[in-house]
Amino acid sequence: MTDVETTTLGPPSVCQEAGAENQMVRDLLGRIGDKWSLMIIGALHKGPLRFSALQQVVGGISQRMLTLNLRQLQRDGLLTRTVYPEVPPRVEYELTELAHGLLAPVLQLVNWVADNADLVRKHREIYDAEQGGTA
Amino acid sequence: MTDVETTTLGPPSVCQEAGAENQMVRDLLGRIGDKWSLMIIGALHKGPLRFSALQQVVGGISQRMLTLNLRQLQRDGLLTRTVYPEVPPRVEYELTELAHGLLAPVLQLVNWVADNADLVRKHREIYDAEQGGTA
DNA sequence: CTGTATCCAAACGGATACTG
DNA sequence: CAGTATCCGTTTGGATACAG
Repeated sequence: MTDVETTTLGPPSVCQEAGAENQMVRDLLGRIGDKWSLMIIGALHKGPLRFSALQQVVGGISQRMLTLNLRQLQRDGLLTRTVYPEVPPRVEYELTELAHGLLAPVLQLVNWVADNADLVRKHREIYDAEQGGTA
Repeated sequence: MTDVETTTLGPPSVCQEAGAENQMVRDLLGRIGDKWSLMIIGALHKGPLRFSALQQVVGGISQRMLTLNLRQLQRDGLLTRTVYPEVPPRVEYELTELAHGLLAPVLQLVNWVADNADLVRKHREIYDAEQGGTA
């Protein structure tokens, strides 16, 4: 057991305020916290990638969803879209400075999930077993 | 400039494996990265909260969604549900040890969103304006 | 207070076909 | 290559009513 008071996160941003400000936060969290958005941001952490490469790295995302998500992120100012006027069209996506502040937590989150996926799977089995045969 | 074409991700955990393992990661990311899950975890960072309190702190979530999300998180082993056999039923939810590793990135993420919500809103306005009047 | 169950509309999201 | 448009099944999620 440790502290039950102030934690390591100083900013009073996550307090129990429930105003219009919080509405925006909820909305944004729904967009950025989105499954695909997290993976896209994670995939671009090293540098720019083109459309097809992005689709491969993310894995399992349809063309449609990738396009839609990229547009949203671009609109939110989190990534730039650069079109190279070449014969075979080439488009590269890159994180903006704004997105870089987001990079650390997102990467940690993705890594945590990757590291603990198996453990979570175990917990699910236990939970499901308890619901079915015990209790 | 180094080679950046169709390369894979560097980090140990976010490999390019497109197998069942990565499928699980995507799935989990979709659940934990969920709008409500992030807010619930963020809301519980200080300590246990009961159902109604949780609903207030999160704000804007329906009873149904709160219940469903709590069950999911419980199933994943991220929080515990304690029922106090009192006359007016009281149920408290608390993060597990497992969830604590998730706490840092989630809190950072939520705080980033809260801090930059306004900036993102501005980017959206700019983007929308460009689509309508320029190009 | 803390849920569960049902109804139902809206959004999500894949598959496919087509374009520049 | 990098999209856009459409169809259409699946899922999400609020509202409401009811129960322990």
